[in-house]
Order: sequence, then C-alpha cells, then structure tokens
Amino acid sequence: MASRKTSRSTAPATDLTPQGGLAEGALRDLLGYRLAQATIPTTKAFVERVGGPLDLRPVEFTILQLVRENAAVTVTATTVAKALAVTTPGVTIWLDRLEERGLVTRTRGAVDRRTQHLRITRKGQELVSSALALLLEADREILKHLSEGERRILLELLQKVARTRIG
Amino acid sequence: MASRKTSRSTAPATDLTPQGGLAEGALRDLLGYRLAQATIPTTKAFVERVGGPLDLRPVEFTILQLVRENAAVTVTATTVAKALAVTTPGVTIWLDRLEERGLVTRTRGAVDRRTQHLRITRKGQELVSSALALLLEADREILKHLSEGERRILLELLQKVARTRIG
DNA sequence: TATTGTTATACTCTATAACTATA
DNA sequence: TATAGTTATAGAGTATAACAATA
Repeated sequence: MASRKTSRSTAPATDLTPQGGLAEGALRDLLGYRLAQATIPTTKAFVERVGGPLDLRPVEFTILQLVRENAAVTVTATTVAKALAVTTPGVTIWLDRLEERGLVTRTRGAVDRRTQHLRITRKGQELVSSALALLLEADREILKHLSEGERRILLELLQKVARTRIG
Repeated sequence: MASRKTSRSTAPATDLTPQGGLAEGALRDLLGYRLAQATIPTTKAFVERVGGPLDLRPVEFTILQLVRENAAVTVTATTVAKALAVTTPGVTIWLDRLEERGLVTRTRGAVDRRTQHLRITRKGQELVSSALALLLEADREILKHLSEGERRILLELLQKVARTRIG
C-alpha cells in the first residue's frame, strides 16, 4: 500500500479533466495518463506553429535535430530507430521524405558499406533551426505558470523516466 | 535570451538518447521531446502488461475509468471526446467496441434524447480495476529511481502543463 | 550466418464530411 | 438553426515479413 501524506494543500479532492470537466479519480496518479494529457498542448502547439507552417512532423524534426547534433559521428538509420523507438522500415520512410526535400543526404559507409551515413544539408539546418526557435517560444508559453526551477525539475524528472528500462 | 545558471552538477554536458546513444543537443530542453521519450517506457509497459493480456487500448482504459468515476453525473460521448482531445466519430468507434464487449452501456438521455448516458457494467468495472492495479505496479517500477517527493512533483507539474491553454 | 537497410503489405488509428434525430 | 451522435470514406502512421546487399 503506497502511503501518502494526508495534507495536500494545492490540489482539490477530486481533480477534473482540463477539458470536459470529468472527475479523473484514479487516473490522477497514473503516469501514462498524465503524460498523455500533458502532450495535448505540446502537440497542438507543434502542429499549429511548426507542423503546418514548415510542413514537418514531430519525428521529422527530431530526426533532423539528431542528425545535425551528431554530425561528428556516423549516424545510421538503425541508431535513429533505436533512439526514437521506431522500426527501421519506419525510419526508411521518413528518411525518403527528408531526402526528397533535400533536407538530409544518405551516403554509404566507407568501412561498412551496409550502413548509411546520414548528414543534414544546409537547407535542413535552416529548417530545423527555425523549428527549434518556434518550439522554444511555444514552450515558454506552455510553461508560463511554472517557475524557472519547476521547469528545470520537470525536464530532469522526465529524463529520469525516459532512462528507465522496463522488464 | 533565457539565462541559465552555470553550474548544473547532476547532468553531463551532452546528454545522450536513452537508446542509440546519440547526442540530444538542443532537444534536451524541449518539452515535447522529453514527453515523447518518457512515454516510451510507459507505453511499453501498458502494451505488455495491460494491452496484450486484457486486450485493451490506452484510450479504452481511460474511457472506462472516466465513465466509472463519473457514474453520478451524465457522461456523454461529447464530454469524453473533449476530455481526451479526440473527435466524436473516434469516440463512437471506441464505444462501439466497448459496448460489444459488454463493458459499457449506452442509453438515451431522458431530458435530451440526443445525448447518450454512458454507464460501466460490472464486467467493465472488473476489467478496469485489474488494469489499474497492473498500471500502478508498472508505475512503481518506472518511477523506481524517483523519491516519493519527486513522484508527486512530477505528476503535479505534468498536470500544470496539461491545464495550459494554447492560443 | 548475422546485420543493414529496403520493399511489400496490411493494419490501426484518426480525421473530415455528410447524414439522422432531436432540440 | 444548432447540437449529439453516427456513418462513410480517406488518410496518416506504424508494424511485420520477406528480400537484397554486405559483413
């Protein structure tokens, strides 16, 4: 039985869903539910400010950013797939689109000719830079009601969760 | 320019993706990315321990829980759609499946005969109870490396994010 | 034999638009 | 006219399996 401190001054006894006004009940303490609910405003912001204007999906943005950031090392499709927890055929499709748009290039590895060496183009860098600026601005609004310390703590705790390996 | 304290003792200068070992770079401070990464272990746990064994999708679980929790009031399809940020046709499909399995019932509203009064069945209650127990156990493992205080703070900060309205 | 990446295929989920029945 | 819910249809995204090239 998880013991819980009796006083919990900041929250009401029954929390309501942000939209619809339904009682959340036991959902209140479920991480998966809380993550899904928190993802609603971030997804909305992404779609409206980046996805629409720059024609970029969240995965595409993340791939571009990872390829850019790891220019020094060899980024392969398999590595990207592992980092994003998607399958390699999925990565292939995204890379097809990014390459068609001239945002990344694929070249065969010199040592192991099976692998792809992914590189971001100048155009790709400009696009991902624009997207990043828009997302940081959106984050400022979404995290408006959190103090600087709370923002740092939230990101660090999310990182801790992401590092968990499940058996 | 967001000023940041120079010392940040707990994290390395360049954070790596939990899988694949790629440098995250600017992604490190992006809420959407951090939420997506944190969702990887929770989704995996859900699929393996609840989705598979109980044949239940995350949305289905959440709908069941909301209907159960709000038995006193009239839960309609539109309310559920708002709470979960999905369209009403989407809710209709999920309710079709839940009703076919005998987990919820739909009855016409007495006052406004356009609305559906959603109710959870005995079978539905048993299923959602089992799912909830499995998810709470999974959460304990996922949040293993967080203190009790950190867990509470994480959930509260996620709730704050979920309450944000984006313009 | 194992691994990288692709192609082929099918499935799940979601969205938009058009419809019905009630209000 | 407006709203609750459904049906019809199409699209986006993802997964599995089979394959080609290389190790």
